[in-house]
Amino acid sequence: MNSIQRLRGYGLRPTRQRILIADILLSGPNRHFNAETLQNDIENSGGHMALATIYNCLNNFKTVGLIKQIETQGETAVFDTNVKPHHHFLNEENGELIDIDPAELKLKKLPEAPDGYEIKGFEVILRLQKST
Amino acid sequence: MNSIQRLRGYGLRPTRQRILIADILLSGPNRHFNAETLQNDIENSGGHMALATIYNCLNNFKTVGLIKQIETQGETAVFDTNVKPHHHFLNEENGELIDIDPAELKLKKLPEAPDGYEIKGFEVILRLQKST
DNA sequence: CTCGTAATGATAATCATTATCATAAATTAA
DNA sequence: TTAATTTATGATAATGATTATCATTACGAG
Repeated sequence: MNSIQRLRGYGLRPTRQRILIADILLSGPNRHFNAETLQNDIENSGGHMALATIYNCLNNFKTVGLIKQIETQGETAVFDTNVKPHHHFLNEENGELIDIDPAELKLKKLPEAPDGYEIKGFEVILRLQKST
Repeated sequence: MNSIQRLRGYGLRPTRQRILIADILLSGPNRHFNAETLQNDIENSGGHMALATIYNCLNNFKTVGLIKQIETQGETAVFDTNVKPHHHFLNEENGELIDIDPAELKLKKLPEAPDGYEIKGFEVILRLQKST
């Protein structure tokens, strides 16, 4: 399925910019990225896009579920093309994220959500430091 | 133990400002807060403190382990006076955090850290939405 | 008490993200 | 296809949380 069909399937107009971003993000293996690294990728592929447009596209993609945003306390928003439930190692030295194989981490028990709420999703972040 | 002794025990000079913040944060029950809500608390108790000083103090407290910072993707840094390992519900409507009783959530299995690294800590965030 | 060092705080700087809004592009209707 | 309508783009400004600057003040070892 090409990017145009894919965007349409998610209810997004296949504009030139969205197609380019989809081509870059969703063709290869899963990746972590932010608005700036994506802009670099666009420039390196000979293209150009305003940061505002990149943020617009990423937020659109996030809203429809093409990508997801990862919980971090860093200074920049990190996105992930892997929208399947999975978890991350966070290397606190450089902010790098590493996927954790879902088979490697299991929750024994989930708590009950408070009344009137339900659990929409969850994410585990394991913080790493250099071993001594 | 009063705040002055407590600060000294963590290697922090007990300045007037740090004592005030420690009195507010560490006397009552555990709480979630950010720089702005803390500044409000200070004003409401008749005091005053520059935001820069509040950030300095919070970062100092965090470095020595008096408080910890919580992973979120919201726009403001959220701190927690509860430094024991525990997890949170995140109400995405308003950013509110709710502690999860550690007994309510257990991990069955932790993955191996990559070579040269060790797991420093981990945190689970369960995102809530209003149930339908 | 005095001196050296660290902390404070008013303010400016930073920087990621969002808002603005005129222009351009995509879609729909005719 | 063309016209009309809606939505997206993007250059730029605005926002807002956090950090940097640095002169002044406070702490504490001796």
